[in-house]
Amino acid sequence: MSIRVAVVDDQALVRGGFAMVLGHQADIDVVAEAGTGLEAIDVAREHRPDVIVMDIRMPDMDGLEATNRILAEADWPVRILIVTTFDPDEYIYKALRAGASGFVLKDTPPEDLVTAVRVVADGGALLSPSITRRLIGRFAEHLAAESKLSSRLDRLTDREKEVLTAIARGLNNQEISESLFIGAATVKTHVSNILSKLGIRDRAQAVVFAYESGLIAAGERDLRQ
Amino acid sequence: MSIRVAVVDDQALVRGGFAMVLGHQADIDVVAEAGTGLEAIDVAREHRPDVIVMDIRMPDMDGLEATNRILAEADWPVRILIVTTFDPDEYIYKALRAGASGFVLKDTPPEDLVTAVRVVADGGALLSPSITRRLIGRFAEHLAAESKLSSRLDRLTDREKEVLTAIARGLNNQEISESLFIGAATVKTHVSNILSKLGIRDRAQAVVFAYESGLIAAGERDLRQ
DNA sequence: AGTGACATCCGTCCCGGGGATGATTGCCCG
DNA sequence: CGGGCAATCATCCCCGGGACGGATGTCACT
Repeated sequence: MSIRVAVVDDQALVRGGFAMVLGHQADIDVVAEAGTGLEAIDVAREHRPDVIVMDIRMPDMDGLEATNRILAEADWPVRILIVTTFDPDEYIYKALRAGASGFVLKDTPPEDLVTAVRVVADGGALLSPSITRRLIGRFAEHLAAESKLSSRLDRLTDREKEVLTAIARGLNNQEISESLFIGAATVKTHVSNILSKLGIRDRAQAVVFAYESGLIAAGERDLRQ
Repeated sequence: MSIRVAVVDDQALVRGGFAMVLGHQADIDVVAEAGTGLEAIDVAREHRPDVIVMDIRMPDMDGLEATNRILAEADWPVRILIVTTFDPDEYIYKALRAGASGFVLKDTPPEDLVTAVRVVADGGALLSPSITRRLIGRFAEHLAAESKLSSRLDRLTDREKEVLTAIARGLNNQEISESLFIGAATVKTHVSNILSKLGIRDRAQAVVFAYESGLIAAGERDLRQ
């Protein structure tokens, strides 16, 4: 069964080129085309393609917003591959957040576009090498900063790390004492030692340290109440 | 000029297979092979390859540690492509942190391995589709959690966001008043309003909220002192 | 056995952070 | 023009957080 693809780009020439390249593959059918974000939504509703190849810069509604809308209302498995000339970080993050499965630049060779379509249709994800590189770079940089700070974490005892973790969850001394089954005064001592060892002033800075050092990663906590 | 590659894997058969596949390409020379992490370091020093195709699970020293050491001492541009059977998150993050330029699974077709070598040699980066997918998934999940909380952030005025940012940098009321050129009493008012609007108790929880909502991202701060 | 070093625990003292309330100014908007 | 809101500052109160001292127990080393 071949992959049903919709191509969305406001430039007819580019759109036609993509459709031509993809349509010539035995396992790919280009079932629809659209020139704006709004058209893309209509086309998606009507043809229910497996993959949508989507440009970002378009009149009416840009590709990221269209991606958002389509994925929000889609009741069938549709995957979106963003294809664009520009690659500022901002776009990439928005695209990933919108739920795109891939992000390739227009300067990639045609056969790579075909490969990308197959990959996302298969449930995988794919980014252009340069983008992957930047993403990894950010990641590694971030992890490096963490390890620099986490060396200071080694000065803490196990108990103190437990207390620091509790602090970083927003607990006060009373709550910490209950969760660790020790006296409130003891918690205060631990806190004081932590502040002293880390060279910081108060528990608010301790929370900052916990996040920056990677002891706690954003997203691990839940703020339900 | 062809790409000079070293292949590191403890299983001779796998190593041989990789070397065979890569060596048959016109633009790739396999200049060395190694069966352990320690050997990999020696081989790298001696042959100074452009790309090292590295397994993770090996005797003596695993591929991630070897990657660390090689990149730490290398005085020439060497890129490392991790090739492994396993793909737990832990490995991936360690690999990216170690500075690997790519991470592909052994179940990818041979031609993709060749492509991966070319991509990293060219300065790009590349992850297996399933890994990319997971990375994006984590990313998107994280961003979604942020947006859920950042809706609460909208209740804050611009000034209050400034104050919250300052809190999230570990400043106390006095320091905030100085950095914003307002009175200490005003800062206290802002802080009280922030806590009230966000439904939290103290400034430590405010720091937690700032990180979890994405107002502050770990890595943006520096803790120099 | 002695003697540090250290982790864990607790009591006491004091100041800053946080709650409550009120007031003033300036701005935008119907 | 009058009401709503943001931003600013002041005053009072008080409780939690942080500094300090001291206690116990447990190692390791001699």
